[in-house]
Amino acid sequence: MPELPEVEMYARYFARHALEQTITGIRVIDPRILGTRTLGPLVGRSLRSVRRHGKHLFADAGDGIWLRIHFGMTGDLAYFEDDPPRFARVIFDFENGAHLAFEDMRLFGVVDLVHSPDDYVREHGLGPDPLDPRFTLRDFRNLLHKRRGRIKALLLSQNAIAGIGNLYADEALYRASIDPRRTIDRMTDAEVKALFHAIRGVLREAIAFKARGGDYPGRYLVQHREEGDRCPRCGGTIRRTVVATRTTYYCAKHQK
DNA sequence: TTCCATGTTCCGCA
DNA sequence: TTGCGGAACATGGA
Repeated sequence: MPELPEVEMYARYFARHALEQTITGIRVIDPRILGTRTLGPLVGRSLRSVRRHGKHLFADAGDGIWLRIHFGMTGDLAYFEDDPPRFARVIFDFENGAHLAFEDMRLFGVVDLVHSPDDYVREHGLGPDPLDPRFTLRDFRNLLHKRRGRIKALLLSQNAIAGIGNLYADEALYRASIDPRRTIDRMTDAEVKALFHAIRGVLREAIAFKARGGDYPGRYLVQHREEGDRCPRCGGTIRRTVVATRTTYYCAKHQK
């Protein structure tokens, strides 16, 4: 379930359980989860801090060694003392006897080492993180300038903005009252502004109630992802369609 | 058994 | 060059 808010939760979880402890061993249960490098250099080191950019988590092991985790579609973290979780793919052993598992049923995730988060972001052309305070409405406007195609496709493009996935793209467009199929060149400046604030609002709120351990409020579209459901905001009909090859839900009445 | 899934990448085509 | 549709990856749940 990992989009930006979920990865933010993982980053906090990682910070609570995995920092400032010497890694005494690493068990790669399924090597298909590895990226370009093996994880050996981490043994004997400890991780001192965690960062997130979009859907990527980075942990600093010092000397230009950073752990990078991407959660794919079903990635998750589990700190445990006894039995590892069913789909554990990599297990980090700590000197206190506890362990951290990266679990990932569908194996779309990646556990890798990189030299620096900034270099990684640059080399892979990742767009700005929408919750970065340096990301402004002006940046968002520039991003849309002279781009074609559907607005939802742009929101999903990690090279444009990093961190938004299928659920939050729908959620932000729903809040901004914009039809996901709308092309970028037909958006007004007021709509661009509304969408910018909707993106940040939705992501921030999602982090807040996840941190509280709660669920999405009923006014969120995500609670109504079913063809024919009622829009909690205007009473319109929720429709299902496909945009950018992804299942898309929207309110046929107030999203234009 | 069939369809679907909160992600990413690659390929061919327009 | 940009964008899009489709396929592939791997696996379980409804």
